[in-house]
Amino acid sequence: MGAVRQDRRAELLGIAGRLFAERGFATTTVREIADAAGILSGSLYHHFDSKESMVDEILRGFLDRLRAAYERVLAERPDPRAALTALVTVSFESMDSDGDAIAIFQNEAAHLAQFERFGYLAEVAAELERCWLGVLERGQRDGVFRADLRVPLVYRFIRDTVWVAVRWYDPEGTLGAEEIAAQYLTILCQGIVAQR
Amino acid sequence: MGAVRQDRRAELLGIAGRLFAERGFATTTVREIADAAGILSGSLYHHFDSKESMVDEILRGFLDRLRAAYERVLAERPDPRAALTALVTVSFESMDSDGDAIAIFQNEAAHLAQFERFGYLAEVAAELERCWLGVLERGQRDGVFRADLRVPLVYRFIRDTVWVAVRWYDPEGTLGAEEIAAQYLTILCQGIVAQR
Amino acid sequence: MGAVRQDRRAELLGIAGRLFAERGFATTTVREIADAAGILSGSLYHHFDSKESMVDEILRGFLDRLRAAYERVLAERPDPRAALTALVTVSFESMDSDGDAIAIFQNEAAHLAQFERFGYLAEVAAELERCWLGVLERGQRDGVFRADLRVPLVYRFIRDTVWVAVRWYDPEGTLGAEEIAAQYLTILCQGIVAQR
Amino acid sequence: MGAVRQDRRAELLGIAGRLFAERGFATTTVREIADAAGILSGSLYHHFDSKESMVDEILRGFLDRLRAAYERVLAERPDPRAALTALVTVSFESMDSDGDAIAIFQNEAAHLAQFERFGYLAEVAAELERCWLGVLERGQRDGVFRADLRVPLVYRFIRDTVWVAVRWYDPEGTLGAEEIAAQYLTILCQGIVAQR
DNA sequence: CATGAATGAGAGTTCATTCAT
DNA sequence: GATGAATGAACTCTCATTCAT
Repeated sequence: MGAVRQDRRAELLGIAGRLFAERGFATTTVREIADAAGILSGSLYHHFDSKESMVDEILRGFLDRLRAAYERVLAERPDPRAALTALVTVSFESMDSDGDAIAIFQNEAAHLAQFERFGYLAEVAAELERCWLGVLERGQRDGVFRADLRVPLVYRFIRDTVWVAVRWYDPEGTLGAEEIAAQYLTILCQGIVAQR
Repeated sequence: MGAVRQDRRAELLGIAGRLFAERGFATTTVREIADAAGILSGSLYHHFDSKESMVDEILRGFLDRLRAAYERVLAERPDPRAALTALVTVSFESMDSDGDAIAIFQNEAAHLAQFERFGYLAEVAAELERCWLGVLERGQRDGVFRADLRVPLVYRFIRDTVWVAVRWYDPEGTLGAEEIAAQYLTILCQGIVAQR
Repeated sequence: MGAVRQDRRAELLGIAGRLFAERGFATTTVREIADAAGILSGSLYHHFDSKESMVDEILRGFLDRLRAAYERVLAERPDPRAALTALVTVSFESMDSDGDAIAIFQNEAAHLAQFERFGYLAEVAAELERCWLGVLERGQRDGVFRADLRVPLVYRFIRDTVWVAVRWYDPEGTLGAEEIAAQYLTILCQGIVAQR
Repeated sequence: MGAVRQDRRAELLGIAGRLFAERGFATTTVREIADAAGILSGSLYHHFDSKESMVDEILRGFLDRLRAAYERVLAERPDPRAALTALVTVSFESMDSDGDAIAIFQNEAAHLAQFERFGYLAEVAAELERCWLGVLERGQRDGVFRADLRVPLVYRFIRDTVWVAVRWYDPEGTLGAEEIAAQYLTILCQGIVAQR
């Protein structure tokens, strides 16, 4: 039945995702994916149209989940500071479930977005950006966040720090995503300078 | 004379660097570099042994300059907070002169470092890391920086934010590297939460 | 099944061998081999790792067969003159089955042996040389062969004559390998000067 | 004056000849020749039209000398056995002065002769062949050489042995060309089997 | 579903040759 | 005479993809 088929797809996408994340999309060959899956490269085409459609599926899945999570956060936390905390935490935590996709999105999105097929990447990115900007602007208006900071700049700093963390984050390591999020939030909110 | 030759090399490296930064090293073809330079692909080999030797030269130049700048900072600023400020500022400012190299280093170093020829990348990265860690640890010991933060984590946050900024930084834009550094330092040191 | 695959490999190796023998290894292009096989050059790499691995396989096959044949000769003929006759005959006869490989070995071995991968060529050559030298020395000791001849020199003369014959030998021609061997043995043993 | 120019040409041809002999014509690059001569590859074209014209000149010089030597032999020795001895000796001795050219002729003539420019190679080869065949036939007719041998076959055996010797002959070694010729003549005339 | 032979475009690189300086 | 930058064609090899079996 279709369930087995879906499982196989998911399994293959997992393998492909890991390799894309490790070696880059362009640098990973279809043969490497097939090798890792224990089949021949031609056989992959029974499951996917092309190498592109594999990244496509991987990225769509991740972005859908992320968007949903962000929307939930915004719906549940009217308070800007609580919302910011939740966005940061949710983002860091997604490294556990979607680490490969995050890495791929980080490393390849700019390049892929040039092609029509991946035009949605820019759209989703803009959507996600609006979530952050909304929270930051609201916080600034409410006097919760400092007024002397340029919100778009703050957003970029946060986004970069949060997502690039996949490069060194180890899901099996002792330092969990939650703790990393907590430390980052401390810095982000209070700074690293000791209080007098 | 050699000066002309050096100029031509530098010119070609500039073109190659721009393309490597934009499209990635593996994705950029030698023919594209040659096209951009207005010569044929084979002619590049009059100046460089290989595509690899081009990135090599680009990265070595950048890392040498950066290392020297960091050492100068450490030699001139005994005060941890002043040193941190200077390291951050120097790093952001290097985007103006070495933006392409930074982008290449960010995007390709992990991959390239696997090859013997690029083993030095890991070494230099470790050296640079020691600069930051030294400053942060000294600051923490002196009570200048909060004691409840894990220094290696703080280092990674800073490093990621500083270097990934090349992705959106525009050297011709209205927002200068210095101002970006200043804003980031405000966040990093005092946090984004408004003082009561 | 594997048999078909082996057949195809053998077929392609035959084509490659013929061209390598005719035009030389370096001068023969992969495209020429593919053209002669009626496929595209890239398709050859489905069967072989590289052009080098093609010669490798060709030479290994030939040398294995030749070594085995020489060993059989030495095992079956204790008499030096009979052994010499058999070695010469076996060698000439191998032109019928391994003409291309002989030509390649003659023309390329010295060059190829410089590369590590082909180091075995020198070893096998030395092994084959020992077969001939053993027979010649034994014959000289037994008084069957003239004592005033330098055995290493005699060996080289024989070796050169026997193997360079592939350059003009025509497997389809009226003069068979056996007859050529017989004529050469007459000269080699009795000389061309008429007996008084 | 022209003498200096001629000297330089000869010097460059010597270098080219050595490399062609060692590595093969196709495999030797113009740059290698230039490197060995201490100039840049482009500079070679002040002396020679092309790489081809270098081999051309090398081969022509050698073949002219050899033809003259053979004609002198035939003119001076009416006796077939003396003529044969002289041809063999002259040929072996030419390894001292023309070793590289002999090697090139051996290894490349068949290939080069396909091109119009090198059509003369086949002609000269035929001319040289006639010298040997004439002597052998005359000797057979006179009853000096055995009647049961096919002269064209004997010629090929001699030719191959004589010329392929360049592959192992060492002009600086202890074994001189003259002695090699003597040993070969012993075998060729009397055979290697001890007289009862 | 998978195999494996083949495609066809394009990759990095080499090299004989030219030519302005 | 020599330099050195450039040409242009050809080379080996890679790879996403197709398709008959």
